[in-house]
Amino acid sequence: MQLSLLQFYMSSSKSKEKSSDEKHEKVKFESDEQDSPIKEEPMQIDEPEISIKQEESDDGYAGANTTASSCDYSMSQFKDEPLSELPPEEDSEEDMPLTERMANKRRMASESEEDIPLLQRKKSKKKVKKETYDDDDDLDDYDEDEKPKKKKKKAEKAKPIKVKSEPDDSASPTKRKKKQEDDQEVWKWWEEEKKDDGTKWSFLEHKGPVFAPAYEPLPPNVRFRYDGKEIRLSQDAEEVAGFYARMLDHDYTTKNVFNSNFFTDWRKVMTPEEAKLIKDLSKCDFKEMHAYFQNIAEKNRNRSKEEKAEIKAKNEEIQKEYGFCTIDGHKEKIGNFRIEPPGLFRGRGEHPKMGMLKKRVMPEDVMINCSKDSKIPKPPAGHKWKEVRHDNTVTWLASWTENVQGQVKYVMLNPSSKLKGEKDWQKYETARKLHKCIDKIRENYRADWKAKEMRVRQRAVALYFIDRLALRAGNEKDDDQADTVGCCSLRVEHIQLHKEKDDKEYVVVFDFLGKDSIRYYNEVPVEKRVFKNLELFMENKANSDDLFDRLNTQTLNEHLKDLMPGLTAKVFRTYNASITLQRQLDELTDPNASIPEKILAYNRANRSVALLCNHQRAVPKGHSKSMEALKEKIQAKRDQVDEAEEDYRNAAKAAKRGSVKEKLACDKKQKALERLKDQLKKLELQETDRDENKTIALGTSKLNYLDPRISVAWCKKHGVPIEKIYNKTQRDKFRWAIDMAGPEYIF
DNA sequence: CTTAAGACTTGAGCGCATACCT
DNA sequence: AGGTATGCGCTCAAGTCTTAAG
Repeated sequence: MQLSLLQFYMSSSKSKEKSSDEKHEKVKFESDEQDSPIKEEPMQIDEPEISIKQEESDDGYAGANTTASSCDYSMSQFKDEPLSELPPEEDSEEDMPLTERMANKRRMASESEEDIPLLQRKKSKKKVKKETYDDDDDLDDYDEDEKPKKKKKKAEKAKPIKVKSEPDDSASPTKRKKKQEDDQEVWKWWEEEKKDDGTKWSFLEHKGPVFAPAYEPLPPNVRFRYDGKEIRLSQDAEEVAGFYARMLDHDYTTKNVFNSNFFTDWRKVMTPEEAKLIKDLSKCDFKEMHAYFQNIAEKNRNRSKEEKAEIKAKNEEIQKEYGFCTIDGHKEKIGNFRIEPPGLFRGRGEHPKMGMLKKRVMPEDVMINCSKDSKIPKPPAGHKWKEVRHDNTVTWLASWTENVQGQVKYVMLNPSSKLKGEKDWQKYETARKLHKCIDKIRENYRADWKAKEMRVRQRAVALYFIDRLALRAGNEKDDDQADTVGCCSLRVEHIQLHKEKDDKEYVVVFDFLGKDSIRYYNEVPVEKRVFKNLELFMENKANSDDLFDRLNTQTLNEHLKDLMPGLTAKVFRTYNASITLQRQLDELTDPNASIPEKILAYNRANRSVALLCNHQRAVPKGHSKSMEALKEKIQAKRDQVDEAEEDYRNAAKAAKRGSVKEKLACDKKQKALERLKDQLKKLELQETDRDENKTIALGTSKLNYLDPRISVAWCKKHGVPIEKIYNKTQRDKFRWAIDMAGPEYIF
């Protein structure tokens, strides 16, 4: 098979000399086909006959591949400790995470208040220093002299909260014969002992990443015009122009920032002559190019069955070859083994860098990570890797630095892998640990609402938001990114205080853009003390000032670490999501209900979590249409039911005094009626489910926040097939949980 | 300390296959 | 059989948090 996709059209390969990193042994590999023409040569099929030049030898990782034997095994952090009883939960409204009740409110808000003005750019962070505070009885004094945002070392030590370590009695995981999915041998790594030295693997071998296909120049009949004049662009300029031409009917191209960023970067790849000529984007005519690409897309869509099959086969071939690695004696799937193709950067929200050119990544940009004694991946013909290192303290197989934001990108394993799974498991164990001390922590931060020190008060209020509203931590962001916030980076303009709103006291209205520029809008009644504190925090501040001016995520997390080892802000999100699911499942599941009803209950529980985490999605296009269709169907079904009922009644009458034959007919009618009723019910369930799901995305919480063992246990307990809850990918990712959790599992 | 780099998780959206409908 | 709504897998941006460097 020809892996022509993998070829490079560029033949220049300059090797960059990288400053040495003492920690890692660095070896440079050169392909032995250095100058071979880059034609139809399948890459990376032979044994790599490579010359290894040891540039530097040090002892940093000597024997790194074989350190497993000496490590200290400790399972404690991963054991299932079924909690015999949940600590009594305060079910006061205040402490309950968001429920359906708020769902409705949120939904209404986002529908009716579509036009709430968006937020202004942030301004300088003025540090306010106050002299006096007109406290009411709720607010005690606090230290006025402390410096803003500076933390006083140990001035006020957090009380560590003891976590009782329970003896481990669940050593034997429930052995369950799982239906053999595909033929893949299953590696039950979760039954093995976990090593807890810093290393992630002992042996790692892979074939290196797959590069984007080479650029194919446009056919000559596709012309580009500038100011009405036809111009033959140089290949580089043409390629970049093509990125833009493809997006012509996209919203992005109506944005100034996008256009000007694109134009600037485009001009950089032009030849001097081109750059001299092309000075105004609005004079560029990409129409033919655009039409050409549309045409190609159209043709691709209409490919014949055979062609499609061929392409699929080819992809599978590549997947088979490059999509797997060998790690510690097991073959595991790689997540993203393809290097990202070049294109125009599409940031989310009002991103200042949108439209910039994302450059083509070359092997010379790519760092490889693998075992020293493994078959080293071979760079494409005529190229070499930037570096090959053997660092088993990290999990990536390859990495490169993306040019727009200067961020490192990684090739890593699939979520079904041990490396990812173990981490995931650990995450939920930390969340469960939090469950054991959440009461103390809540007590703790409530007490801190009265603290003397401003920074402690701010921290306590912020923590309250994070806990109760599942806000993200909110790290500081640079100015060259979209202006979005999380808890610690909230600004005065993002909240509104209402002493009274809609019959409720002390309401805080949140309105800000969070991760991915998704709007967070919520009206929350809070304790009086929180309210008074917020008033205090906002005093004498401008809208663009930080609400929590003496707090940042580092100090918050440091404090949390003192409360419980491993505790960080995001654990609260995981914890509250999972505990909400568990409670909602308990509440909503009727053990006697049918399977579809149980699934609806599950989806509802899932939905309340998605709501808590503000996981939104655009209303699917055609939603209202498909809703109408469904409604019609339901109406039709209702009519049928009515009809059947009538039939049945008549038959029943006849049967009363009739013979056996009539009785039989009556039974038949009854059965038919019941079947119809069932169908109707199913449709109605579907209707509610779909409508409630309109703007809420369940996937993210299911994948990242909900302890899969809760779902697995629920399925086992209620006789719901796991396939109804998790699709194939999800089952792969959560294999450990499916195998491990019995019906009695409690988060 | 303060800032940056690095590593890893979380997130929405998109295109395509496919299951479902007529 | 043909047309389409839906779900899935993928993509890659955008977070969190830790560690290193200045």
